[in-house]
Formats: sequence, structure tokens, C-alpha cells
Amino acid sequence: MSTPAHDTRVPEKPTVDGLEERWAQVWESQGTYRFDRSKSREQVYSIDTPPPTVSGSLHVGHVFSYTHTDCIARYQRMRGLEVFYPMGWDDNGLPTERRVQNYFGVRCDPSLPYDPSYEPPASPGKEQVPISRRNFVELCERLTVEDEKVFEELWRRLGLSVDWGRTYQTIDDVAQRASQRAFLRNLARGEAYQAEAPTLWDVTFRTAVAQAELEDRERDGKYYRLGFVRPDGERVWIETTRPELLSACVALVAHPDDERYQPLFGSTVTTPLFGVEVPVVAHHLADPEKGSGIAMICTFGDTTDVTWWRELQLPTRPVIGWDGRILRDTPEWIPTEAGRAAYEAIAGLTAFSAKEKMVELLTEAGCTEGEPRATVQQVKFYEKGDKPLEIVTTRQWYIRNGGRDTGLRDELVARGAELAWHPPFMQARYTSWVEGLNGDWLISRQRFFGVPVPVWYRLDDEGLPLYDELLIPSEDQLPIDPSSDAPAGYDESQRGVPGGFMGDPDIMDTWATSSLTPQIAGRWAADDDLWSRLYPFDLRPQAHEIIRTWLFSSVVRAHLEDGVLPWKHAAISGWILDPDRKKMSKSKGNVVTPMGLLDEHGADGVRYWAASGRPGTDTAFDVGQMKVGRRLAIKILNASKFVLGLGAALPADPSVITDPLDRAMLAALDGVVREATAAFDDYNYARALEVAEQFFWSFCDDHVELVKDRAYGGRGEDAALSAKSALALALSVQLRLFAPVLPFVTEEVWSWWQEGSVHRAAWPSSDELAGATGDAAVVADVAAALSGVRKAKSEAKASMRADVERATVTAPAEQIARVREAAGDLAAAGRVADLVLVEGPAPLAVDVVLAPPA
RNA sequence: GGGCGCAUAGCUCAGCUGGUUAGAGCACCUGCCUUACAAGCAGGCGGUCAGGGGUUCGAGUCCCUUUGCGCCCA
Repeated sequence: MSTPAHDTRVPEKPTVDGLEERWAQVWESQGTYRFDRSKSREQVYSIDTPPPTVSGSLHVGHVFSYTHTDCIARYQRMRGLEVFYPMGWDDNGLPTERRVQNYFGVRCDPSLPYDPSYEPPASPGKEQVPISRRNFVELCERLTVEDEKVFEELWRRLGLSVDWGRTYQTIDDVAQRASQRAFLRNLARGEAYQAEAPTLWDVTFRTAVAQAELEDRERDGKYYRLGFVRPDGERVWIETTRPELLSACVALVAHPDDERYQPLFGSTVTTPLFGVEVPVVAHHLADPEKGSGIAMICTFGDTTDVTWWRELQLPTRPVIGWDGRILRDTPEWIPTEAGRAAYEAIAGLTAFSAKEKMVELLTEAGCTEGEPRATVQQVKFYEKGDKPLEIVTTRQWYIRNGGRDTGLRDELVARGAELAWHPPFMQARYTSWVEGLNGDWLISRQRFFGVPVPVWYRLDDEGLPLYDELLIPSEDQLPIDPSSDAPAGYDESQRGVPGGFMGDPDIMDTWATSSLTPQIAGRWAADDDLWSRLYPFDLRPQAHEIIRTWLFSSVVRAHLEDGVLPWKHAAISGWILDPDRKKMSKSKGNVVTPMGLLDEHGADGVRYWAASGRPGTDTAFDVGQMKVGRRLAIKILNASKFVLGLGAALPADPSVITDPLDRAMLAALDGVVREATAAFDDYNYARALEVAEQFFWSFCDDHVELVKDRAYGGRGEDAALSAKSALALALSVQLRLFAPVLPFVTEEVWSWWQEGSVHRAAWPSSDELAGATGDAAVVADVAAALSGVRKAKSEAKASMRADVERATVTAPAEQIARVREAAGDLAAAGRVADLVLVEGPAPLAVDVVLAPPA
């Protein structure tokens, strides 16, 4: 009839302490979360896990969002899908470079040869030691291995159901191969190209920066009023914040409708000091309200200058070098001796010093008017930099992303509409970003720790590179480093010599590699069998601030390579806010270490807090919620101990559950299962948790209290069997409902009486409750009646054990009928001697006469 | 300047496609050792759902608007 109770193993004093360590070990040794690659694509749920930056540190925000993904992963696994859930480490890029520089006291000098026996100084010295690129990369790898260990430890402690046999990096050979292969294929299809173009340039890092990495910052600036000279000798006054670029001036521009300047269009003026003749042109982007309404166009002061330069086909007169200083050679376009002398005065200066010098010279020469006018300007910065970006003209690699092609742009916008966004409004971030693009994706970076651009150039007879004559490796040669590998048909002795070759010196943007995380984790083009079982993936979880970078660039790569979306769903997590509703950040010193939280509140408690945050919603950091979660976990232990201690066991046949109250409770639970399932299918783990939790508390406080007496045998064997069977069934279902959010405590209880892991058990369904359900409405009415009795005792300041002489329940007929179904349990739980049920008006009321104290 | 989101009890938040007296947890107050749990249990206090206007028989929910906060983009 039912499973005997003797195989349960309930501890005397259950505790949540120590569960993490114990179960993390069991899961590892049993391979609970190991991916079974024999499953077909339809049987697999594949997750494109965001790789955290290992040279940074994990914070509460990581714990928050990774928990969400884990809840989804665990749910899908219990639904019977084989979950592909890898973990990646993002070690590619600038943050690692900087950390290595500081940690070892070295810097990369790509001109140096590789030294296989190199060992870094024991402690960093005052001066950074220059080392070769390969040595530098080796140090990066050495350091990141240590970081990864710390991260993995935390993730295991948090209980992420990751397959730890499937970790990946964004810099190792696998990643480099995928990244270079994708690039070469883009190149073959004409989607990757090189171009000499104005490029936003960080003078500190000496690298180009992509549109997606920009941010605007406010800066105090000054407008200087400079007089240009017309052929008739009259002055034209312009206002500029960058007088240091005067020598780079190529034109003046005003709005075509501006009557003040219309007479000048088509004429020329000469620049003050330098005497260069420049045209006066018209363009609608010139703002008549700004300054004097007429502006100078330079090579290049800002991105508007670039637009004007391109659209008005103006000449190029660069004066700023890659180091951010004024170029030393006096430009040939300056015609006068005085002009050349003025230039020599600023040659080699930083932009800042050059500005001061220019203002001094202009003022002395009487070319300025009035005092400089203070202004606040929006200036473009590299998001990781601290000096304003300059715009320099360089040869760079680009990948088409729709920024210069409306056809492709429309296709990518359509991809965004095809993706299931959670929450849906996040799609707007994507669409507006794609629609606002104004250039292709610049992927080359003049840095060292990254995936090299895998091409060489042939050198002409004078040793100059022929950029059109690319030397390209075959895919089976990958990964390559063109600075140390020679192209086919050449040998190392021909590097850098006339008629020989040179490697492309640049690396790729970190997003050019991380946009391929599905391809890297899924072993694209390396393990076709695995790949075919995973791709396109099911889920990309990520934060909203990188929709424009990571999400978009991933869509671009999959669209170009395979003509598909890389995944079906994107789950966008919110921010963690501190109690002042500000974003938590290291600089504000309000960051809490995740390991400390796990120690204090337990992994289940911390996960409970995280899972309470709705998808995409910013959530306050709240230890109160973690305490609530911890209490819930403890309650699950205790309630389970009680139920199992009664000798409750799962019924082999639901017909033993005969009592209407038991069946009512299971009917209500059936509703909870349906709701939790629908919520999880909608990626709303928070709602799923909420309904399960709400049911659980009333299950404990009302149902268990009501049936206690019957379960102990107070009304006979059959009645007790019904109660115990229903309790066991309800417990089994509830443990599984909680398992995705509270993996440790549910596994602990599961192990007391069930075989295998709860995390590989089937998600509860209505089918398993079928045949054991009744009228769910009974639950609420009986609970209301019990509550009435309790209230009377509480108001009389009596113990809940106090005896009741008579309790009279008055309610409409149908409610009375429902209460009657559980009259026996109600009388026992309330210790009511005489329970009277009376039909009457709503709402349900209870009149209680307490027995005199004994 | 454009876009998105948020505003509900002291705090943190639910309230789906508009439907009877607006919910939960925490906190607070009053009690209760009750044989799973005092890390518990019972009961209670507490809200002109940011302000204004509109649609509707009916609005926390839909529309407009104002204010405040946050984020993304220019």
C-alpha cells in the first residue's frame, strides 16, 4: 500500500549549517549537473553563461544575477531537459593587462623578443620592466588561473548547477581559434575590412576605441573668440573650445539658412596666425544658436568635425599624434614664415599645453576678442579612460554591423524582435541602439593581451606594407600570432625586410571574442557533434548595460555566420541598489563581499533574496530578505522532520487519501504547481517562489495543525493513513517546487527519504496529484473557521491549547457545507468540545465560549 | 534633448488581460513553552495606491498631464 517508514533517515536536530559543503561535494562526485552529450537538440536546454572578468572581483550583483540563471537551469533540468550550463572566465582584455602590470611591475613591449626563461621580479619595482608580448601574455595567463580558483569556489558555495567540466576562457587556444576563425570567415565574405579612417583614440592607452565603449562626460571648458580674416580685411569671429587645433582648420561652417553668413558661403577666409586659406561652407548641423553661429572645422576636434569632413569632402590636416601631442613636423599646408613659427611654438606639446600657448600667441597678435566664456561641454571618453578622446586617422579593422548599411541594420533590428526578451521592454534598448549606429564596428585594438588579428601583409621592395596584399592563414593553422608565426611560404628571416612580410600588430577588441561565447563554449567547428546539440542556444542571461555590446555583438556574429539568432531567450537582470537606492559600487565603499554573506546567511538564504528580485527589476540589497530565506530553509527542515516523523509515506494508490480536507489541500497545491510552472515557463522564478512559499506557510500553520490529531491516529487507521499519505505527497511536491531556489535544504530533506537527487527528480505535475484532489475551496473556509477560534483564544490571552466549550461557526450554506467536511479536524485542532455549524449571513463568523480554566 | 523604467503600509515588494471591504514579508504592538520548529506560534496596528485630469456602470490597473527618482542614448 505504501512505502514503509523505516527507510527514512531523519536527524534528531536538523540544521542548515554545513549543508553547502556537504552537498557541493556530493553533487560533484555524483556528477549531478554533468551534461549528457548523447541527448538530441530537442532534449537539451543550452545556456550561454556570461563569463565574469576574472581580474575583477565578484560582488553581490554577480551573486544576484547568476542565481537567477541557476534557478532557470534547475527548473529546466527538472522538466527533463539536459541542461548545458558551462562557466566561462573573461580574462581577455585591458583589465587583466592592467592588473598584470601592477602585480608584476612589467609592461609589454612588442618589439622585444620572447624570452622562454623569463621570470618576473618577486615584487614590482619602481620602474616597469619591459617584456615581450608573449612573455606578457604568459603572465596574464598565470595570474588569471589563480583568480579562476577563487571564483569557482564562490560559485560552488552558492550552489550554481554548473557543469564544472565545461569551463572556458576568452583568451585560451579554444577561444583564440574560434575568434580568429570567425574573423577570417567575416573577411572572406567581405564583412570584415580594413580602412584608413578617423578613429576615436585614447591617448593614455594608445588604442582605438569603439562606439560601444564611449561615454560622455561633462567638462568645464571655455569658448575663445577668434578672428578669421576675409579677403577684404574684415574679421569673421568664430568661437571655439579647442584653439589648439587652429592649425588643423580646414573650413568654417554655418547653417545654410543663417542670413548672417549666407554672403560668405563659397568665399574663403584665412586663419589667424597661420594664414591658411580655408573655405566658408554651409551645413545643417551648424547651430546658429551656438556661439557666434559659425564654427571652424578641424581635423578632428569632435565627431561633428568628422561628419562635416566626410559630407563636405574637406581635406585632412592632422596635427595630433597618437600620444596626444601636437605633431613635431611643421605641416606643409602652413604657407607663411610667421605661421610656421607659431606652429613650432606648440609642436610636441600636449593638447592642454598647446591650448595655453595658442591662446597666448593669439592674444598677443590681437586675434582674440573679449574674455573667454565659460561653458560645460559633453566630451567623449573611453569608458575605462580618464583623458578626453582625440580623433586620429589610422588604419583599422572593422566588422559590418549595420552602422553604414540600412539593409543589414534592418535585419539586425528584426533579429531583436525575433528574440524573446525577459522582461520584454528591454528590447527597446536594443532597437534604439542598433537604429542609432553611425559606423561599423571597429574591432582592432593597439593592445597586447588579446586575440591577435590573424593576418600578415606583404612588404614591397622598400619594406613598406602592402595593405591590399594580405597573407591569410588557413583555418587549420589557428590560432596564430602573426608577430611570432610566419605566413605560409615565408620564414622568420623575411619578417620586416623588403619583399618579406609583417604581421598585423593589433589585437581584436575583447567583444570580438566574447561575442562568440556560444561558439567557444559549444566548441564550434571543433566538435560538430556537440555543437549540433546546442546551437542556437536557448538562453542568454546578462545585464542590461551590455545589451549594446555583448548582446548586440553576439547577434551580429550569429547573423553573419549562420543567419540565425544565437539564442531564443534573453533574460536581462537588474541592478543591485544600496539602501539609498544608488547603484552599489566599489568606489562608494558600499560593496559587501559575497563569501561573507554566504557564511552569515547560508547559500539558500542568499539565493532566496536573489530569487525574490523579479526579472529585469532593480533590487535593493536587503539582508532582511536573506534572513527570511534562511528561516524558510529551517522551516522546511522542521516541517519535513515532523511529516516524516509521523511515518508518512507516499501512497502507492491515491485512493487511500479519502479525507475531504486532505483532498482539498492537494487540490490547492495542484493550483500552486500550475501557477509555479507557468511562472517558470515565463522565466519568472520570483513568482514561482512566491506562490510556493505562500502555500508552504499556510500548509504548515493551518493544514498540518488541523490534521495532527488525525495523523496521530485520533480517528482511526484509515483516517490517519489518508492524512499521512497526503502530507507525504504534499511534502514531495513542495520540496521539488523549492528545489530550484533552495537547492541545499531541499536536497538534504530529499536525502532523508528518497533515492537520488531532488535536482534530477521530475518537476511536479498535475498528473501525480490526479485522483487525490477535492474541492480547494474547503481549505480557505476551514482555515477561516480555525482562525476565528485562535483569535478568540488570543484575545482572551489564553494558550492555543486552551479548551473550548463551544464554538459556533455562522456562514452561508455552501461555506458551512465545506467547513462540515473538516469538522472533526477543526474540533481537534481547536480543542473544541462542541462545534456548532449554523447557516447565516456572510462573512463567516465564529463565536467562541472558552472552557473555564481547570 | 530623445527613449525606457519606477513611484502601493515605517521598510522591501506582490497585485496578470480594469470587477466585490487593496495583499505579503520585515519592523512594531499584545499574547502564547503548543509533544516539527521560541531561529517558533496566534492575534493586532498600519495605506486619499506620487499630484491633477479623463475614459468607464466600475480605475492601483487604461489614456493624457505634472512632479520626483533611476537607467540607456544623443
